[in-house]
Amino acid sequence: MPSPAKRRKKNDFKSADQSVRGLDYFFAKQQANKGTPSSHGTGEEKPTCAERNEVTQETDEEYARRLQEQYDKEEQGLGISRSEAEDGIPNGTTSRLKSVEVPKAGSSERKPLEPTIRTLSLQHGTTAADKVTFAIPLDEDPLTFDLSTYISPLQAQWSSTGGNATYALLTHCFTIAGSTTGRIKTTNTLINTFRLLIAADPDSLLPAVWLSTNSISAPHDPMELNLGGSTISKALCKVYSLTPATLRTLYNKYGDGGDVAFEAKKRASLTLRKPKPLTVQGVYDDLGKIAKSTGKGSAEMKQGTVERMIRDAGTGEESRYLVRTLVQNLRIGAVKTTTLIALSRAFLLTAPPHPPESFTSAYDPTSVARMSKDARQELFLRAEELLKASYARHPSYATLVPALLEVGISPELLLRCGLSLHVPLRPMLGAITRDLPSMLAQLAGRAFTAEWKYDGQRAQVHCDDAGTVSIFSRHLENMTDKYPDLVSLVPQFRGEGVSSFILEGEVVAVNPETGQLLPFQTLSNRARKDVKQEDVKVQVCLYAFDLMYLNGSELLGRPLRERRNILKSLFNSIPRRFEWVRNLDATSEDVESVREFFQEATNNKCEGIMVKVLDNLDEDIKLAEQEDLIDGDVPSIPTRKKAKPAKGKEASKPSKAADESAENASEARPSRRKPLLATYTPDKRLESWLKVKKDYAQSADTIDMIPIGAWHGQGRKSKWWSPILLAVRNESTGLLEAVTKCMSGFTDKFYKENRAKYDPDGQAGGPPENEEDDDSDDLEAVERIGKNTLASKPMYVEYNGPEPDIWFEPQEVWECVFADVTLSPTYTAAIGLVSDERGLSLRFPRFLRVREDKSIEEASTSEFLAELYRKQAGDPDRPSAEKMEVEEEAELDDDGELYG
DNA sequence: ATTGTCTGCCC
DNA sequence: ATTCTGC
DNA sequence: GCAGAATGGGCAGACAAT
Repeated sequence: MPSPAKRRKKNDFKSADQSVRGLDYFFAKQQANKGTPSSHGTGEEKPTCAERNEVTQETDEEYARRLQEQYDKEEQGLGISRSEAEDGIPNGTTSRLKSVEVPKAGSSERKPLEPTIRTLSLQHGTTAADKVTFAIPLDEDPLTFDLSTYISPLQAQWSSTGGNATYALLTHCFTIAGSTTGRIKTTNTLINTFRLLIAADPDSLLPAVWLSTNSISAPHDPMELNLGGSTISKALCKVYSLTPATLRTLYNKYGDGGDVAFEAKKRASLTLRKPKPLTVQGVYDDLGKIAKSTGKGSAEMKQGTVERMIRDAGTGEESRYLVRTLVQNLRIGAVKTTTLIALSRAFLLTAPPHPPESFTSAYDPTSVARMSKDARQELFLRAEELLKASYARHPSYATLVPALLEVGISPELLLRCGLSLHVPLRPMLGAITRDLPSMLAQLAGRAFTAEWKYDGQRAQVHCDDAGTVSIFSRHLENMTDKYPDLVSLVPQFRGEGVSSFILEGEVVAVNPETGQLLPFQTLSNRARKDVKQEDVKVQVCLYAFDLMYLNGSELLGRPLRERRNILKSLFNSIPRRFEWVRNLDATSEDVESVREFFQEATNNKCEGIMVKVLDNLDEDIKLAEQEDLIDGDVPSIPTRKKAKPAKGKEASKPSKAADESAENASEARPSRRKPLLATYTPDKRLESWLKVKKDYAQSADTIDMIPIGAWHGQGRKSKWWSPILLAVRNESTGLLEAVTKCMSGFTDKFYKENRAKYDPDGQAGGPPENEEDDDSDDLEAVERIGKNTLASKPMYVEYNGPEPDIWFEPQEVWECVFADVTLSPTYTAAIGLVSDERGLSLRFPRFLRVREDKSIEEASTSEFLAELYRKQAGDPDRPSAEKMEVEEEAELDDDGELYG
C-alpha cells in the first residue's frame, strides 16, 4: 500500500523502562543537590522524572502558584518578543524558546516591564473561548455548513493570539475525525476545518496541513524531529507528575501516548492554563525548533520544548493530539489522500479573504448543493483528481498549499506543482501477485516484460541540463550524498542527446570483480552521510528500468515499451556500474520461459520478478479515455470517472492453510473492469505492474515456531498481544531460542482468542490444554501467573532483546512465512551453527496458521533454521548439506522446479 | 575513547 | 516491507 | 480496491552515559 512508511515509527514508550533505572540515579543526584529550588518547565532544567516527585508533598494549589510564578517570569522575559509576534511578525518563532532559555540566572527577578495582567487560571476544563470552537459542527455537510457565522467569533477569539488560529480548532477537528471510522465524516470534518482556515486565517492553513498529515516538511526536504517515545514519555512523567511505572501502566492500557496524556491531564484535579492558547502556527513552529536543534544538549532542549508544549495544552484533547503529533501518528483515519480530497473540496467551496487576481473563484456552496448529483460528483472528482495528480508529481504541501491559495482549483495548479527536476515524484508501485499462474492469468492477452526484482534500494535519479544530479529513495528521501559514485557516473551513462532526465532503477551491491549480486544487508552497510567517492567500500550497480522525463518533457503518458526504448537507446550502459534490469519480454503463452526466468532471478539473489504491461491496447485506451485516466505529455485534467462496475468474485482465493497442491495455471482470461495501461502512473499500485516473489507463493518455505512472549499492542491493537515473540527449539540444549517478533498475518478474531488464551488476569489454575504432565523443563519452577502466562523469563528461554510485557507458557506451534533468513545482531537462535557471533532471524515474518497437528516438541529446530540460511546463502543448485567448495561465475542455469 | 540508547529509514 | 479491516 | 493502521529485521548516525 502506498502508506507513508517513511513516518512509520514505533514510539511505543517501551523505553520508559530505561528511565526506571535512570530514576534512581537521578533521585540520588537530586537529593544531593537539594536546596536548589526546582523551577518547572524552563527549557534548561534537568530532564528528570524525579524532579516533580521530589516535591510531591506540595498541594496542587502550591504547585499552581509556583508554576504561575514561573509563567510570570517567562512572560517578562518574553515581553518584547511576544508583542512582536502579536504585531504580526510572521515567524516570531524563535522568540519563545530563546526567552525560556535566557531568563533564570537570577536576572529575571521582579522587574515587570509593564504590569500586564497575567492570568494563569486554575480551572477545570475549557474556557469560554474554547466553547466557541468546540461548538462548531465541523462534521456537517460542507454544502450546508454555515461558514460565515463562525468566522467573526473565531477571529474575535483569535485576536488574543495575533489573529492566529488556535490549536484548539485543529484539535476539535482531530477529535471529531478520530471519533469515527466513517470516511465521509472524517473528510467533511477536514474540509470544514480547512475552509475556516482559508477564510479566517489562511496563513495557518499550511501548518495545519502539515500537522494533519503527521509531517513537518516534504520528505525530500530533510527535517526530522529526532524525537520519539523515549523523550516524550520522560516529558509526560514530568509534566503530569507520573512515575515511569504509572506511565507504563497507563500506556499498556491505552496503547497510545496521546491517550495517556489525555488521561493524565484529566486526572490532574486542576488544570493550569497559560493566558494565551496554543496556536496552529505556534505548535508548528515549536516542531521546527525541535527539528533544528542538534548537537550536544539537544536532547535535553527537545525534551524541554516538549514539556512546555504539553504543559501549555489547554485541554485533555489538546494534550492528546499534541502528543500524537509529536510522535507523528495522529490516528484519525486521514493522512495523505483524505487530506488531498479535503483540500480540493475546501478550495472548491471557499476563497481566501483577499483572493489574488489569479484565484479561480470558488463555488457558492448553496449552488453546488443545487446541482444534480452527477454534476456535483463530477465537479468534486475533477478537483480531487487534479490535486492527486499534482501531489503525485510534486509531493510537497509547501508548494501545493500556497499555490492553491493563489490560483485555487485550476489547471494552473499542474503548471505550478507539476513534475519538476530535483523534486521527486511518487513512484509507481506493483501489485502483489501470489504466484506465476495468477500473474499469467491477469496479463492474459498482453505483451509484458518480466524484470528481475533486485534486492537493493530503489532510486530515482534526476539530472538537469546543467548536469546537477539528485537521487531519491523510494520514500522520496534525498540520498544524493549516499551515492557519490553514482552521481559521478551520470556523465558517463548520459548519452549525447540527453540534456535533462529523470530515470528510475534499483541500486544493488555488487562484487566489482565478478559483477555478482550481493545481498541487501551488504548494501545497507554503506555509509549514508558525507560520503566521499574514494571512501566507498561497497560497490554498487544501478539497474535502470524506467525513464519518466527527458529533455524537458514528461514521459509518464508514454507506454512502457517506448519509455524503455528511449532509455536504452539514449543512455549507455556501463558494465557492473549502470546496467539495464535483466528482463524477458513475453506473453501468457510463454509459461515455461517465464518460469525459468523467475527461477533464474531467485537463484541470483533477487527477490523475484516485476511484470509490467508493455503496450496500451486500443480497448484499454478507450476504456481509459472514458475514465480520463490517460495522461498526455501535459497531463490532462481528469474530468470524470464512472462508478465501478460490479465485478464477479475472483478466482478462489487460495486458502493459505495447508493444501500444497498448486492451482492450475491459466484460467480463463478475467473480464477486466479497469484498463491495463502501460503508462507510468505515479503514486499508484496498479495491476499493470505485478510483483511476484517467491515467499508469496504457497510453496514458500515456512517455519514452525513456538510463541513464548508478547507485548501490549498499540492503537487499535491495544487490547491484544502484539507483537508476539517466537522461538525455535535447540535440540542439543533443550532451550527455546527466540527468533523473531511477529505481528503480521493475525486476524482480529485470532488476536481476541489469543488474548483470552494467554491471560495473566485469568484463572490461575488449570494445566495447559495440551500439556503432558511431565515436568520436562521442571525444577526451574517458573512462576505462573494467570492463565498460561509466566511472571518472568523462564530459564529455558534464550533471548536477550527488550523484555516482553508478558511471557507465555510454551504450548503451541505456529507456522510462519518469511522472505529471508538474516544474520542477527540481537537474536541468538542457531548461534554457532552458521556464525559464532550472530544468531539468525527472519526478514518479513508473518503468521500463517496454528499447527494444531504439532506439539511443541515438533516445532522447528535451530538446525532447521540454520539450514534455511545455508540454502539461501549458498549455491542454490546444490543442496547445502552436501555443499562443496564450488563457486564460480554466477551465471547459473537452473533446474529447480517451482509451482508444479 | 568506548558503549549504549534512540531515531530515522532502507527493505 | 506485509497484512488486515472498514468503507 | 482503496486508504489507513500496526508493526517485522537491521543498518548508520547522533547523542548520552560511562
